[in-house]
Amino acid sequence: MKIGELGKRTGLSVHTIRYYERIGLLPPADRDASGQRDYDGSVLVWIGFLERLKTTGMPIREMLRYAELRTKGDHTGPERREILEMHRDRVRAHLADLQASLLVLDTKIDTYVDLEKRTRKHDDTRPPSPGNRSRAGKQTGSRNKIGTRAART
Amino acid sequence: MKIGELGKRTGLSVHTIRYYERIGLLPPADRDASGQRDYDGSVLVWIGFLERLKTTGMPIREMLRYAELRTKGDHTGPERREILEMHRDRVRAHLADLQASLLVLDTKIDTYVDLEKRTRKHDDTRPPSPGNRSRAGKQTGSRNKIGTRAART
DNA sequence: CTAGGGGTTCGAGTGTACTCTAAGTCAAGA
DNA sequence: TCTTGACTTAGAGTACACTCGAACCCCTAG
Repeated sequence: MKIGELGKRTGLSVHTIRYYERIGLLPPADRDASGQRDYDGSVLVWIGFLERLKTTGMPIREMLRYAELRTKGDHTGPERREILEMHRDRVRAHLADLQASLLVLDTKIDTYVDLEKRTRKHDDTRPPSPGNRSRAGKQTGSRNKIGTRAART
Repeated sequence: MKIGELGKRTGLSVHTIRYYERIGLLPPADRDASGQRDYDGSVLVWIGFLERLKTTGMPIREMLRYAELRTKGDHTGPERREILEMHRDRVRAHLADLQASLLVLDTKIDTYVDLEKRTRKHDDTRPPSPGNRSRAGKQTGSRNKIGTRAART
């Protein structure tokens, strides 16, 4: 597989792929007769894993450390596991943070919805809410009852 | 409250606070007799909300849009609600992504753990795992049974 | 044989969100 | 009075993760 093909399959630009190789995130690619990079399928798995690490917010420096250990062989397993465990804990914390923030958002949105309802009550000549075409449908009424009263920030 | 005090209370540096004011995230602060910024408590609520938006990954440009609407008065409520709803949907999607990635991490960690177990079986002179002092304790055995077999990336 | 579409390298440029420096003003305590 | 420390501004610098440009090489189809 040439670099362009790999780019298409992974969604990375060829620039990014070469950049990853340059900094050491990807192992130096095999070359074909004319010196061009020639990838085999296994790199797809590795890139997929890197993308997981990226979406979970691992900085490149830490991915590099992991990649470096990987090339050093099986005996680095325990240290790699440690990196992943530390990262997992961070991800779990961030997840909890996001969930809490989601509640805040829901509550605030409900405040706005209530406000609009009340406004329409005092002015029923107004058409049934221009901004209310249910967007992506799901869980529109999701008020996670906790306080329901958001501070008027 | 002076800017230094506000910094201490919010965890923002005074640089950052002035930066936020400069770009419009914070309303122009009231000034005391000698022209220094003098905040009242309400700004704490607003900054708290901004921090929620930030942890959930809202870019500053969008926060700016929201802040701008806020200063324009109550009639901008519906548009503010729309911004928050769109953002909420993105956060929900990101959350799902994180959760999936967490499973991958757990699975991979388990692979390493299994590997180490097997290694110790073949070499029981080795002390009971140097990297195994249970870090922060919680959920150490959390294998989210799905495949249990991670690809050897 | 030539145009097009790949490939190569090195190094510079971009966007985001701060983060800090420089040079100065001002108020209160020793 | 002098020092200390907090404040002011404009603007430069930083870290991260790409992203692109320039200048070049090489293979294949028309």
